[in-house]
Amino acid sequence: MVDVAKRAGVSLKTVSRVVNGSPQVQPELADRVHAAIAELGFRRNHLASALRSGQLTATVGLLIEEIANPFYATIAGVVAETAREHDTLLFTASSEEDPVREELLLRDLCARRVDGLIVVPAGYDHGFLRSEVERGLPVVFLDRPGGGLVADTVLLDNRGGTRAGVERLLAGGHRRIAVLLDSVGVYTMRERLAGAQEALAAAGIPYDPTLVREGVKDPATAAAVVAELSDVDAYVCLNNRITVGALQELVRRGGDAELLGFDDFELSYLMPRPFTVIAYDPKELARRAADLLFARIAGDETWPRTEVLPTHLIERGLR
Amino acid sequence: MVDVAKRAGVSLKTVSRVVNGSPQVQPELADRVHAAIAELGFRRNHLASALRSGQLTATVGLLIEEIANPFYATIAGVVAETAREHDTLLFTASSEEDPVREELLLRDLCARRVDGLIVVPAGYDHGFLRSEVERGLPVVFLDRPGGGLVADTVLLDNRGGTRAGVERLLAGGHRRIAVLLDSVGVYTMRERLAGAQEALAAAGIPYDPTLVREGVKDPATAAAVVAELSDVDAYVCLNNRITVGALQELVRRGGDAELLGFDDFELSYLMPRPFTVIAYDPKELARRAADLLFARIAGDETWPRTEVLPTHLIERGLR
DNA sequence: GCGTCTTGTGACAACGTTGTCAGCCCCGCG
DNA sequence: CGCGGGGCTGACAACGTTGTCACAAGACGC
Repeated sequence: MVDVAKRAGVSLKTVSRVVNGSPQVQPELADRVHAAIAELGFRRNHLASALRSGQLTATVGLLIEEIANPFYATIAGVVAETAREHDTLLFTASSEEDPVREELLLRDLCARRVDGLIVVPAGYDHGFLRSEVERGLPVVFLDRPGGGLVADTVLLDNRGGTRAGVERLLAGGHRRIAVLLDSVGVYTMRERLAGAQEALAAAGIPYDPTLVREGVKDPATAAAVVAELSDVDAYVCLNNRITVGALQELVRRGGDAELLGFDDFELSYLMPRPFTVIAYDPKELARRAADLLFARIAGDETWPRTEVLPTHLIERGLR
Repeated sequence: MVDVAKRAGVSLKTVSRVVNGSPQVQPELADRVHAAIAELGFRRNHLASALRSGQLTATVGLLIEEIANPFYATIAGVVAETAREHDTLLFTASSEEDPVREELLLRDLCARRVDGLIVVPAGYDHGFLRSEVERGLPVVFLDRPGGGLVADTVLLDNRGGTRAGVERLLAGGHRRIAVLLDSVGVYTMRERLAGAQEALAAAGIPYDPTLVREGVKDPATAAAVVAELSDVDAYVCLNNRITVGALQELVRRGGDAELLGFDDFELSYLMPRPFTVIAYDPKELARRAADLLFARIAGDETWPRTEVLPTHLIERGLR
C-alpha cells in the first residue's frame, strides 16, 4: 500500500480510502490510485485489515467428522452456501471422531479468529471453548449436543424417528426384531436405540440381548451379523452404512424379512429389494445451524436455542 | 499478551518467547507466564503472528465446483487430511461452475494470504492470479487445466479411458452406439467425447449425429434420451449422473443393451443390472494435487508439472 | 473582509505479535 | 582483578492496514 501511495503520489491513507470505497476522495486521485494498484498488482491484505479494524474476519469454521462422508458433505455444502451469502469464507476440518484432534482443530480455528463455529461434536467436553464463547464467539452444535458449554444446538428427532419406525414394524405383525448399531458411545446411536427400545417395551416384547448387536462398524460386519441372525422377522439398522451391508446380505439370501434403516442414502430407490428408511432433510439440518450461527454473528443475543428436526418414514427399493 | 505480561510481571517479549516455546526462558518465569495465560484465557492471535513474522499462514484454499457432490467431497477429504498432516487449515469454497464466482472466491482467498491453492477450474482464464503466482503463490489445477497461467496440473486420462471403454463395446460386436454428455463447454466432456470418437472412427463406424446427445444435465433427461433412443446396442454415458438416469430407464425397459459410464459411484455394485464403468481413484487424484501443492509450499521450484492419472474398466451391477 | 463550515487530505498511532539488538548478570580464564 | 563470553531479558520497531485527529483550501454568509 505504501508503494501504491508513492506511485500515485498520494498518502497511504488516501490509498486506504480508495481501497475501501470511501466516497471522500476526488475522482482524479482515485483514478491515479486505481492505476497504481493495477500496475503494481496490489491486493489488500485482509488479515492486516481485520487486525487493525478489530472487525470480523468474515471467516467461519465448520468442524465435522469426515468431509468425504456424503452426509457431512451435504452439510458442508449448505454451510458453505450460507457463508457465501454472507460474504464469508469457510474453514472445513474433520475430527475423524477423535476428541483430541477435535480440540486441536477448534483451538486452531479460534487462533485464526473465526467469527463463529459450527461443530459436530466428537468429544464430550467442550469447556475449552468457554473463554472464547464468553468473549462473544458464537458456537452452534450440530447433530449432537456439545458438552460443558451452553450453546445453540440443532438435532434430529433420533428417538422419535426410530420409535415410529419400529412401531410400524410391530403393526405389521413382526415380533422378532434385531437392532444393529455402531457404538453406544455415540449420542445418535444411544438415542436411536432408546427409541427402538421404547417401542418394543411398549408393545410388551421381552428384552432379548442376543438381538441387539453393538459394534457394527461397517457394511461387511452388518452383512455378517444379518447372516448369523437368520431367524429374525425384521432388522433395524441404526445408520445407513449398516443398512447397506444388511441389504446386501438380504438380497443374497432372499426371503421376506423386513428391513428398517436410519438415514436415507443416494440411489436407495434403485436398491434391488424393498425396505424402509427413517429419513430427514440433512440440508434443513445444516441450514438451521448456519442460519442460527449467522444470526448470532449479526448480533442476536437471545437465549441459546435447541432445535429438533422431525424425521419421517419412506419406502425405498424396487419391488 | 500485554495483559499476560503484566500479570506475570515480565515483558511482552518473554510472553512471546514462552508462547512460541523458545528454550531461552527460565523455567520459573515460564511457569508464571503459563499461569497468567491460563488465568486470563489468553489465546495467541495467529493472524497477527503471521502478519508480523511474514511467515506462512498455515492455510490453503480449495476451490471446487460443489462440495455436496460426492466426487468433490472425496477430493476435499483427501486435501483436508493432507493439509492436517502439514498442520495447515483448509478453506473450502464452491464455484458452482460460475467463472465470476470463481474469480471472486479466488481473490478473496488470496486476500486471506493462503499459502497455496488447489483449483478445479470453472472459467477459462486464470490470468488474474498471475501476479500472485509471480510472487510465489503455488497453484495446482485439478481435474481440468487452468487458463492463462502456467501451473501444476493433475488430470485424468479422460480420452484414453473412454476410448478403451468404447473399444471394448466394439469388440463385443456392438455397432449402434449412442453417446450422452452434459455440455461440450466442459473440458472433461470434450475429452471424453473425443476418446469415444477416436475409437468409433478407428473402427470405421460412420458418424451419426442423432446418436450423440449433448445437454444431458441430469438423470431425468438421461432417462428420457435413453427412452427415445430405443434401437441402440450400447449407451455411453460421459458422467455418473447420466449413467444413473440411463440405468433407471434400462431397468424399467428391460432388454440387453450395453451400458458404459464414465465415473464409478457409490453402491454401483448393487445396481439391479450389469453395466461397465470407466473408473479411477479420485483419492489418488486429490492426493497427487495436494502432495504437489505442499511440495511447492515447502520450496520445490522445479518446472510446473502435468500429471495424468490412468483409468480402468470395471464391471458393475448385479447379474 | 472576516469568521465559520465543509470537503478533502495526510500525519500519526494503533491492532497483536515477533525480529533485532542492547544490556544485564554471572561465570571462567589469564 | 580485569576481561571476554554465554545465557536471559527487555525496549523498540516493524508487519500492512485503518481510526483519529489536525490541517489546508475553498464555499458561504454577513
